[in-house]
Amino acid sequence: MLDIRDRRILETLQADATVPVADLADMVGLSVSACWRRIKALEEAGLIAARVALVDRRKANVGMTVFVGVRTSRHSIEWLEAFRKVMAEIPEIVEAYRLTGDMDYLLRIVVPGVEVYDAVYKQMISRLDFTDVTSFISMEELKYTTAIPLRYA
Amino acid sequence: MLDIRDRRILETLQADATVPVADLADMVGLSVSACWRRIKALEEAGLIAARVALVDRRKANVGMTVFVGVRTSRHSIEWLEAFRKVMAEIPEIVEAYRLTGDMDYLLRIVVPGVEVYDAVYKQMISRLDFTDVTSFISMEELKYTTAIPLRYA
DNA sequence: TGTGAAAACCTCGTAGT
DNA sequence: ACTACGAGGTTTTCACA
Repeated sequence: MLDIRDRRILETLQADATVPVADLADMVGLSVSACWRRIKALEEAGLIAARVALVDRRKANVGMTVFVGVRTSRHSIEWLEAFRKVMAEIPEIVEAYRLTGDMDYLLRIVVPGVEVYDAVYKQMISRLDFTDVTSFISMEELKYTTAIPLRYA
Repeated sequence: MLDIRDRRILETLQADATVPVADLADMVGLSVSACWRRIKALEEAGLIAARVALVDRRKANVGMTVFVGVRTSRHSIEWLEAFRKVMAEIPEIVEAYRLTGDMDYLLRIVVPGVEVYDAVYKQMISRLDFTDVTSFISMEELKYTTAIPLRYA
């Protein structure tokens, strides 16, 4: 169970990592150094994994999101490793999960439009065997956040 | 088309937003002030949407990811607005998309385990009408990145 | 924990190319 | 539009009480 002040620090930094330690200290009712040490500790502990800049998808011309469900009959470690490699090497693939149920993998892909999606698709099937590929195009992003709930931490 | 140096700045900041402007300037072969002005411009333009801290999911005790496919027969604006509200208010729901095809919506939910997922599920169906809800549990996260491809920007 | 001071960094003006 | 310099303010960082 995380300290309530640590939680509030994390909540704030999840929303905006540019807030100064002094402000954070005020918010949680701590001295600057105490607050700073807590942040350091949270970084050490790996709870804060990174501080990153989020780039606007549309402004970066990758406004289209496609979900791809994938199935394979090749259930070997080698295949998995090859798959992993392809995932890592294609930057348009931003998320990839191995699932339970009849869909083996689910990918989230961001592209400028269908033409590029097609190119990514072709690249994937040229490098890996799939028995089935189903794509779902996103019409609207209703929610996307990097902030995870902290009430269980 | 984005300048190659802007692209490299963004690429770097997408990976780590803590690198000092001076280092960034070295990397892209610019003076500190020129580099700083570019970053400012990228922020103004909204290309850099935010700088946030990423919290480790497992360490925050939300190691389980569930995808939920949802269908409804209620295709009214009111329903959409209600849906949107529920999405916004449940922090365990970190992503939500409206899709083409036979699945209407796809949600990504992070929870500590099945019990909490069940609670979230119940909360959802108590507040909204669905004709169908299918959940896929993630066994493994093969890739998750907030860094989007910049080659089209 | 808190105080405080040094170091690092950001921010931006100015001048020169 | 970029370089180079630099002042001034803010923020981080940490030694020590």
